[in-house]
Amino acid sequence: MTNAQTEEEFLSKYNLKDYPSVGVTVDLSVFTIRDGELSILLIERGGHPEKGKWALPGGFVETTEDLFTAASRELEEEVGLTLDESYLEQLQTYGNPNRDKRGYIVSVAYVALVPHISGVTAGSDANNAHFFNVDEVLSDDFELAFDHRQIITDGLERVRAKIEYAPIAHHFLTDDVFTMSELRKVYETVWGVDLTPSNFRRKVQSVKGFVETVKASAKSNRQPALYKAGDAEVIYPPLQRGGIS
Amino acid sequence: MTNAQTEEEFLSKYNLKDYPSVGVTVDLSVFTIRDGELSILLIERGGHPEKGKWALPGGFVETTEDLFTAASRELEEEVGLTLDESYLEQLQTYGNPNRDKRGYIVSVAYVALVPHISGVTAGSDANNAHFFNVDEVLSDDFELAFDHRQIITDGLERVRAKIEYAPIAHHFLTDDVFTMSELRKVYETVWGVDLTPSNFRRKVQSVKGFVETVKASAKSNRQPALYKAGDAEVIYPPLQRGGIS
DNA sequence: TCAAAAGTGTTGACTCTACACCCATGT
DNA sequence: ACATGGGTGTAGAGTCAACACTTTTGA
Repeated sequence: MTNAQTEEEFLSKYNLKDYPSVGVTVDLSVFTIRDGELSILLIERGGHPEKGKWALPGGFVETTEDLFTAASRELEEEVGLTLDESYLEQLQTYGNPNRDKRGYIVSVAYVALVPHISGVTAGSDANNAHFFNVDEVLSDDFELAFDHRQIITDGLERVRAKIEYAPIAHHFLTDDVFTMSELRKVYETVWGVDLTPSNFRRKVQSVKGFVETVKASAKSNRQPALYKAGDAEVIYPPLQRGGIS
Repeated sequence: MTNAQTEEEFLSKYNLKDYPSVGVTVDLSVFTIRDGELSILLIERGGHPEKGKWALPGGFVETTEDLFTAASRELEEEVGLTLDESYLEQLQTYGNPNRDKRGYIVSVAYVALVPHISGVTAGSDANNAHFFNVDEVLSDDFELAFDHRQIITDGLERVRAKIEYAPIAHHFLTDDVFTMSELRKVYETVWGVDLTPSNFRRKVQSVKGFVETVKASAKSNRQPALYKAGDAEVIYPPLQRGGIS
């Protein structure tokens, strides 16, 4: 218990003026492909609200940093990956007044695509951090903290939709050079479909700037050609979900 | 100046616990079509920060309401339109620490599409409310408050992209029955292109659930056929920006 | 030598654009 | 009657899915 003070001192201390103040967190849906399965990083909550449940990594934004900066800081703290090695974009903001028992806490959700890494560093207020199969996480009997089921559902749909028209799928790959099969398997895993290899390659190569050939194959197979990401910012015309019939 | 109190009372009063508190606003990009021009609602700021500049309508969220609810409340307060008469979706959240001189204030931006209405009710802290041509607003010599130029730019791109694949263009129209020409003119105005009437109609009608015929034309023209929005949630395959070559 | 994976070629179905053309009505 | 705008028909270009086929190497 502290001493008595004037309201003005508190307003200054908490950076309050004439508007209501709320808590703002960033929460990350960190997707990766692990053993051919689309997976997401969850952290077992160690702190009070929702203690013991699995939750998205994240934390409160500091009032000196941009939201994107806060998200990339969390990514580095909780996953140990820098922006160079991953992809990060804002998803949506969630602000139902009942979503957090501590009060009115708004969550700015981000989606990250990262290559699979074995060692995940658990955050300070977390007991445990682990990658889970996404389908498993979204099944009915998997208990998630807060409204994180909704955030994950939205994030998954964003990823599935966005790789259609944005060249970001390669962020799932460990190396920055890759084969056409590796790239195709990313799409097959994320969409949960089979794609015809020949048509996939043709489509990818027909989009200017999607991939660049690094090393041609030794005439053909068993030493497959290597590619790296090109400089295109959009895939046009987009790839199509759905796969073979 | 108030009396001395304990910190706990303040923490309770301001709903603070062990996390930093920030201000959260919702800001609306309200688009309409006025005299064949894509227009956006701006309000001349009457209050302190950025006083006299034009800004997006919006305000602080109350800690008892959902973000979407806050946005629709602002829409009703500042434009006088209900959700039934308009379209509202979350755009993105902006949280640069320097974006507002009052402190760390995060803005959750929404985009609204509304039919053109003549009387716009100015909010309490506003001198003046007015619809402006979007191109004029985004020209270099138009002074906007905060980071609202960026928000408007992002909102405009969202609208231009979204009408390709979501059946929301009809929210720009005053009546809920409309002619094919009226719908086409919405697309032409938003995209700033000319579209071939015949192909546009064929495309629209080929998408199941995009529009329903309300009244067939009196065999053909001068009493054009009337349509209303169908029950489709997406336009697939999407319409294409670009128009005639 | 055979299986597996890379990569090419081809065909039929579908789609889109451009443009010609027809139709009905208000003036 | 004719200009105007709604609406239909169609030919050519392009795209896509499916699938057969060739090539190369590891086992």
